[in-house]
Amino acid sequence: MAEMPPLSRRERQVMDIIHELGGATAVQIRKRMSDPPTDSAVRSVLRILVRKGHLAKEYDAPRYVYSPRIPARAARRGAMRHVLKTFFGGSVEVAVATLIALEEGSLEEDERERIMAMIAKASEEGR
Amino acid sequence: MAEMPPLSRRERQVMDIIHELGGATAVQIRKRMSDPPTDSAVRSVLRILVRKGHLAKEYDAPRYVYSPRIPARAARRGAMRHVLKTFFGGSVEVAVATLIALEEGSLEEDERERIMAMIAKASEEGR
DNA sequence: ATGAAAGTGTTGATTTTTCACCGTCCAATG
DNA sequence: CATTGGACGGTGAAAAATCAACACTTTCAT
Repeated sequence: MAEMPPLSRRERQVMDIIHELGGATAVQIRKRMSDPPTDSAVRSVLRILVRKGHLAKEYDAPRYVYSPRIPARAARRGAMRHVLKTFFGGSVEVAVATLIALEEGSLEEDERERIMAMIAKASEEGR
Repeated sequence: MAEMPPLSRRERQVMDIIHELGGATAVQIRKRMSDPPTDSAVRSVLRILVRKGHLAKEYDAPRYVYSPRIPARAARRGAMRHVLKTFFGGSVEVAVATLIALEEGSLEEDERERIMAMIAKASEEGR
């Protein structure tokens, strides 16, 4: 289950786009790329990612839809764990601060409340 | 100032290690690698990263110390912004939830309080 | 049913990346 | 001094990644 060899540049770029969309077709992916190579080039990467086991290919409508083999929840956790370790020295506090500061300007009132509630709840369970 | 071409695999691996440590020597970096290539190979990557402008080289003691050209604060924000967009659809709420859940079970009581306070303060300022 | 349009996969060539060999420099040791 | 060992970087070759051309198939509108 280990995804041993880290992804190459293009591979990562494509995976990111797919993660962002949840699932996507070759054309959709290509459109999202800032420096789009040929259509066939994109497909080559896609094929490689499928072979490596990172993507699942499903014949939806009249085309294939590629989606992450790893459930979104796990992918999110993994990604977050990585930046937490790499850029925040493991400090959840600083990480949360940065996250909140990202919300250009203000944090919606209700969102703020939900977050507070969530934290309160989390700390309860953890004891 | 744009760091146009994304980093290659090794380059990213090295950058991550340096970010994690704040700054490091070639030997330190190599030790942290799971699949360490030759010492000179590491130096090659380092040299490339310096040339590309990602790293600064400073002759500390009897050796060179490499450190990120981009201030930690900016790097953190950038990294967080990226995962927020890619894996969380921009939802700060879900991101914070994941972050907190990472702290397996225990979130220190005082840390919890500081986070709560921080959020409260942030939402005040944003209005 | 026919042609155009869209989707796909293969192949092989080009470009990038990755890496180790090797020579230099310097500092500490004997 | 001479020697040894660590740190360093240049170079070119091997390996991997990237990509476009091409050929084939499917879909769809006419």
